[in-house]
Amino acid sequence: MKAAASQSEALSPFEVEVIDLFVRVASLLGMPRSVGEIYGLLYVAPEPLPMETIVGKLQISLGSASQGLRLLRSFGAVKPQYVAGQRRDHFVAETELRALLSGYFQEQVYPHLQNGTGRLASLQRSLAELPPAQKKIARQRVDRLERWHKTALEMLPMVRKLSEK
Amino acid sequence: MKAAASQSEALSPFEVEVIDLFVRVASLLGMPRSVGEIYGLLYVAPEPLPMETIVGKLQISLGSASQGLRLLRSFGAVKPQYVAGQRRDHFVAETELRALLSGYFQEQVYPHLQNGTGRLASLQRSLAELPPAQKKIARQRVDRLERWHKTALEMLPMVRKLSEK
DNA sequence: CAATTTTTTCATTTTTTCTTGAAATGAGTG
DNA sequence: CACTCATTTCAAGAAAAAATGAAAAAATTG
Repeated sequence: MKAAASQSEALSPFEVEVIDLFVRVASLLGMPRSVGEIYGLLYVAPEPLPMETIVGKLQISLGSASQGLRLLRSFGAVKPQYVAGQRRDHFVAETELRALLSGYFQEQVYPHLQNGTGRLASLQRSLAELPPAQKKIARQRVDRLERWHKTALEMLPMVRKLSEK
Repeated sequence: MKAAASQSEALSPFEVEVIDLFVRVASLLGMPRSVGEIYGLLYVAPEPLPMETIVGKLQISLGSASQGLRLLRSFGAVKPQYVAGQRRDHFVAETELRALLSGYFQEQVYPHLQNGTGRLASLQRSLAELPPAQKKIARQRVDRLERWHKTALEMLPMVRKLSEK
């Protein structure tokens, strides 16, 4: 094993364990492994880390790090933080459950529900084209979808509240 | 285009639209496309469908259909239904939101939370091995993870309640 | 209970998704 | 404002996930 220069310092077993946990959470949420790794590393880190350290410790490419950080920033799971006397931006993990959930729903869930509104409208139009024999049952199905959609929209603020603790 | 024999009858635009919607929901939940297709087809269908029809209408392989149905049954999104005078099992979609969410959490979410309990215990052990200088901050991190875990466990029954409507 | 039909399983192939690495862009500094 | 260092972008390659198809198992029926 060479090139110890670029990897800052190896991860401790403790860090590995925490990172592994977040890798699994990421895959549960349908996010790339690297995203879990990055968040996990920042979560255990006692201080803000620059991208170079992330790349070095996790042994991932600059490209992955850049993309992963962008995604994490997009829903507020990671924040850039100014560090005095340092040229590069450093990053910290957001650890407030409420903020994490809220950002995640806002950016990853809500757009789909929004999209659902359009789809339901389109379904109503397709419904009108249907031969009368099928119309009745089809309408029941669409009605149910609309109730689900409504419920989902109502649930968002409630989930946010739940994590207020 | 040949082999019209096996595909029962083509999907109507309305059906296609509903199926497409469920395909997206499936991918949102990290499930294979085919699972969304199958559920979607059963959701629009006015009556229970045998596997052969599912395979024919969706143009998927028997293997996919069998595996997809198994997954869907595993969390109660689809139920086998006896149809008089028919040899094969037929399937219907569960359409109660409450039942769907409950089954999904029970089978797909809860096991991970359960697993989390073990991981946290393991983390506590790794923590003990840490050099004193790092121990304090590491303990804070683990403590926070435990609070998250606790909150998540508390949320399950509440989510179930939400969908009671 | 043998023959037939249906379903499941699983190795292989196909498709999709993720990661990489290098070039382009952007930012900071002397 | 030119030079250096840092970040982003994106095409190509690698890895992971899903679908297929055929063989095995299970169930049904005459």
